Amino acid sequence: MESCDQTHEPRMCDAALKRAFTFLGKRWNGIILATLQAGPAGFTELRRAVSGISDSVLADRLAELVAVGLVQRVVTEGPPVSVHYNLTERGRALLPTLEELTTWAEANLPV
Amino acid sequence: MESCDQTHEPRMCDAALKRAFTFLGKRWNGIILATLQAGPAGFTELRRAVSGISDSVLADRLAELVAVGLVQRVVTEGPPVSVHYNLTERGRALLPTLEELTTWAEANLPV
DNA sequence: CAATGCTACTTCTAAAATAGGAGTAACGCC
DNA sequence: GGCGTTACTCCTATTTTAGAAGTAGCATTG
Repeated sequence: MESCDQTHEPRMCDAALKRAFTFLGKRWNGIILATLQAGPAGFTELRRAVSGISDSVLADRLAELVAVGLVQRVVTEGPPVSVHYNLTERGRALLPTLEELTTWAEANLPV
Repeated sequence: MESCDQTHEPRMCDAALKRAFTFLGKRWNGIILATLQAGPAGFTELRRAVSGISDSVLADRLAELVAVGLVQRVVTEGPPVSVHYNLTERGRALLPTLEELTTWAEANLPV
């Protein structure tokens, strides 16, 4: 990747911020993470909480968040088998930033 | 809005956070805002800085950010006419959060 | 014990968003 | 006058997202 050439760079390229927006820059991911702040939730519970999301996209997003290690998928063997999703430590570490974002939005984004 | 019913709400719905992710949850918007941190920039300068974005989407995003009042489009009458984009006060107010996000990503997202 | 409902998905198709390139108009440079 | 730059718009192709339907396992109801 030659995109981060420092020899005469006119503007910085925040590699870390770009990584963050790889998933935060997709619809629903931020909301899913914030929803999980309230504790573990199952698929249906999440679908209800994140109103407007479709099953297929929620499944996709959860898989993605699990893949990057922000969310944990926990299966409790039954019967009945139950599945729930949980924030990992890395995921929880993002919560203060999301709260700051909420505060900013309250002050700066009109309803 | 009946989506924020508190009578037996299983999970909160951060209306403000949702508003924030209306545009942050779209590809490029976060990066554009962070790029503008370094000062005003013209269209071509932004396209170069935000590597990977296409002309049509950059134009779209800028119009969106101008519409929500986070970015200002300033035309300097010439000739030659020149255009540059600038963060508004509201947009600048978001920068500390973006920095925190960067710090989080550096610590929590593998390269 | 069959009918219905819930959970946690997957699969399909349609609609929307994004990418990539070409085109345009105004101006500067040589 | 020919070429380059800026700041876009427009068009088409690919990718993403939405929305509905289907599936498999288990529990509840009558």
